[in-house]
Amino acid sequence: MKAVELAKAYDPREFEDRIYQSWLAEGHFQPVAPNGKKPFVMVMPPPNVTGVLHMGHGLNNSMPDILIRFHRMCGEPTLWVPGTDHAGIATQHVVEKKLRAQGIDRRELGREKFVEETWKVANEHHDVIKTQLEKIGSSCDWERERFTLDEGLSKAVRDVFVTLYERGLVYKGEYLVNWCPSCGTALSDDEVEHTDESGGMYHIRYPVVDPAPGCPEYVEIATTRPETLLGDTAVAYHPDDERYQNLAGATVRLPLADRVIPMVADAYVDREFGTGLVKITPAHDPNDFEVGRRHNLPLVNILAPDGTLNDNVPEKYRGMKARDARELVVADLEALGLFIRKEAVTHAVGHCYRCHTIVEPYLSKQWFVKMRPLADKALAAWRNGEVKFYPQRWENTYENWLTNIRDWCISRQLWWGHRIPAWHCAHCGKTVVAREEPLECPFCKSTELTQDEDVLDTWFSSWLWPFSTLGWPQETADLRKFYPTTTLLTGFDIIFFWVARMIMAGLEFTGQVPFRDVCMTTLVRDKQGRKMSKSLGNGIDPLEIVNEYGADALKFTLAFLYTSTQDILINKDDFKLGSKFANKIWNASRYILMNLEGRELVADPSYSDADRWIQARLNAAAAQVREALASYRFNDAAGAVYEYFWNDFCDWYLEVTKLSTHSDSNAEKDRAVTVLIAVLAESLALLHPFLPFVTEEIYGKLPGVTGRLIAQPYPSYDAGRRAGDPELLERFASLKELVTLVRSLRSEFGIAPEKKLRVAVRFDEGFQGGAFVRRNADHVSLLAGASVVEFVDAKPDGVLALAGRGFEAYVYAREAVDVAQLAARFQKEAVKERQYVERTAAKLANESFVASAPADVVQKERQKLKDAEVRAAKLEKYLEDLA
RNA sequence: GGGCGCUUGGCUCAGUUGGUCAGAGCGCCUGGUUUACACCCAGGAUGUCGCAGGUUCAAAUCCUGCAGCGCCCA
Repeated sequence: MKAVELAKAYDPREFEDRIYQSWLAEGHFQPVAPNGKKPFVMVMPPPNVTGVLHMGHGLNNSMPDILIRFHRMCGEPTLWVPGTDHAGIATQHVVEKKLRAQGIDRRELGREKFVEETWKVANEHHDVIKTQLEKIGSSCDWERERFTLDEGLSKAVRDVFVTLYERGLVYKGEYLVNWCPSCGTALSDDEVEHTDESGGMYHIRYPVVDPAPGCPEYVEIATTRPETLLGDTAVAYHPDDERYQNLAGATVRLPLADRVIPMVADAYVDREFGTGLVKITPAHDPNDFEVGRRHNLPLVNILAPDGTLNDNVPEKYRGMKARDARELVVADLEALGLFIRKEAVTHAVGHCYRCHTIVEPYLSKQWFVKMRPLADKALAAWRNGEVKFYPQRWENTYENWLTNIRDWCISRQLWWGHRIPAWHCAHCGKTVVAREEPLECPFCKSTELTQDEDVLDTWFSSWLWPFSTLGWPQETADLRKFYPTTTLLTGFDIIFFWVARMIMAGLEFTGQVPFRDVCMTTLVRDKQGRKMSKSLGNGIDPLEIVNEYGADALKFTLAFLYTSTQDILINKDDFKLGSKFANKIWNASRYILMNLEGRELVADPSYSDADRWIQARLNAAAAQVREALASYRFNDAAGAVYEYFWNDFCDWYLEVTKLSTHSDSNAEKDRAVTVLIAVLAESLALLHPFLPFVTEEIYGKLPGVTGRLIAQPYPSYDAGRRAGDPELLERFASLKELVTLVRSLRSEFGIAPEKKLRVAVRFDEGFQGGAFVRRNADHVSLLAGASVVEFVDAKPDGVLALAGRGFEAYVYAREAVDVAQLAARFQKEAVKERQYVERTAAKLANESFVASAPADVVQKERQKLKDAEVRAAKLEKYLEDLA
């Protein structure tokens, strides 16, 4: 046959898109029909439909792709469900910004038009995201793609809201929530990021009204937010604090606001902190809110939704941002002689996780999910082992969060999202919660119903993702076949937002955990350990890597560098690792295909020792991959295939087969090439999950293969020809050692490669590998650059001796080396070996070691001692000979 | 304040259940136009596995304390 020509250099741009499209067209991303094997199913963490994929997405889509491809090749019905989420706050931001650039305010536009506009942006941008996911090679089933605002998913959201309402797990109430003045919406507790900032602890004096005898004229309080005193409704002390018993029943005059407020005793107060007196602002501090409830204190809300002070404060402060009012308040207190001092302190300040504006505790009416009952189920399921985390330590975090869970504020004052299915009756004032829009009020039959203005938190739709994407609440075939899913892989930073909530929702609505395994990935950072961000400009765009190095390089590099404990620190150049590996695969294949010229494949080739050895190595590598992927150790899996292909297949096997491919015998050439092609095909299959494109491209050029690589079986243990023979591996290791000994000698003494060396070998008494080495002496000659390899029973005269395990090599090159230098080397090695002998002998002389250590360990030590003694003796003998 | 994690060759990190596991990639040094690959080949150097104790016949690996760094939750 003719040689198959591959381009001289690996160029992923030439084939990646083409191959992706062909896989897609042939339907390989869709699950095969039920075949008795347990399906392998994952759902993709939906990226923000208007976002841009960053390296975190690169990681969290590349690793699943490895799993998916691996399981697909294992013959399991395999499904990876892709999709995007509507990202309420973020998307609304994007669109508002866009409109503002055109001088349009969203309120002018009106809700309906605004939502229309947002759909347009989302639809356009969706195509960008989808293309990006394709470019990085995600083999997900696009026919099952979902969007959180799809009709089906919206129905699921509505169903869940109403069901929870019916079960008493959704309620509306006026509480303190986290309010982002910039986004103009409430946030859940998890959406607030706390950072330590330097601020002030302000000490302020409140005059006591008509102090009783023995009572102080002022009380001193300390606060980090002095401006909130305008909303104070009490001052509290600890009921057991002896210093303040005389203040029981007293009142104080609130400065500036000029209101009289009571002193209250509450155990919440920390006596050690400050003066032991705390101002109570129930409408602006969560702890104070609780104190206020206990003492029936009024709530004075001093903030408007935009974060400015409202009409509940004296006129001069109205309209000011709370933060700006701080200085003025302090100045005014100072003028009244009521300001004592300010101390510098560091305190945690909450920021909006989307826009980083300082979040204000804000009193408003919101919808909440009662989490305790849901969390208890999720804890129980975890305790029963129904869901497992990798690495397991994340289970601590999971448990801790669920144990201390608080109710979830799910309403958002936005326009983009699932509108809350609640209607308010203008006539009777009641609220109707329903799956379908009611035509009239069920309580008073009025038709004056208006739907709640608010939308639901985006996470309220994504917590249903594993089953809503499969058709729930309908009993679809997909749901029956593929739910619960198998594995969830995502970043640890959304363990609360998403992972724990999905488990809760799964249990509550389907009665099952939505996935068996949770693989938590770490963050991708730059080499300085900084989070990649737009503002720092240190982000690496995965698409840029794909353009430069290819999707295979992206995927393989990330897998190879994957760690489950520490963040992955990476820079652009690191992706050369994967690119170099892909290039290596390309060129090795190119070489094999070149050798097809004039050859015929033979039907049932016999196998040489080297053939059987590489098959044993392939078998071992496949076993390593299986084992590593079972516990999501992607780095180990990638390392196993890397080592196999580069160090075994290329460095040794391909070199050894040159003896056959350059042979005079056409029959031997045909045989060797036939085996080479077969081993290459299996090697490509082994590599495919990690570098799908380049392997598929090459596979398509191999003679005698059928189908697409993506659909080939993953290499597995074959009891026949590659019986994972440990002896075979050991024998070949001896051959390698012999070759390496000679090569080292050459290198150390600058013996030119073209100078062929006469080499003799003597086997030690009892060495098992003699026959193998003897049989493959030609390989030794080829690899070590020997003119001849002889086998002798005793050391010849005038040779250099090299100590191998179980054998000695003799090189006729005494004149080529500096004897003193060689002696120095032997000396060093001999000393080291002798020390090892002594250490090991001492260990074995220790009775308690021999008595307590397992028999096989002792046995191994004895063998090691014996080997080391032999080697030491050899080296010492060489020294004598050289002297 | 509570919890979790990290500290291993110049850099970034592996090291599953304690018994050659002291490793990888990159970087570095020496030598190579062996017609697959210089995105390469051959050879080589570099680590008291943060510090101090302890358990054990045996510890990078388990325990305790300390130091430094990071994250999460209050």
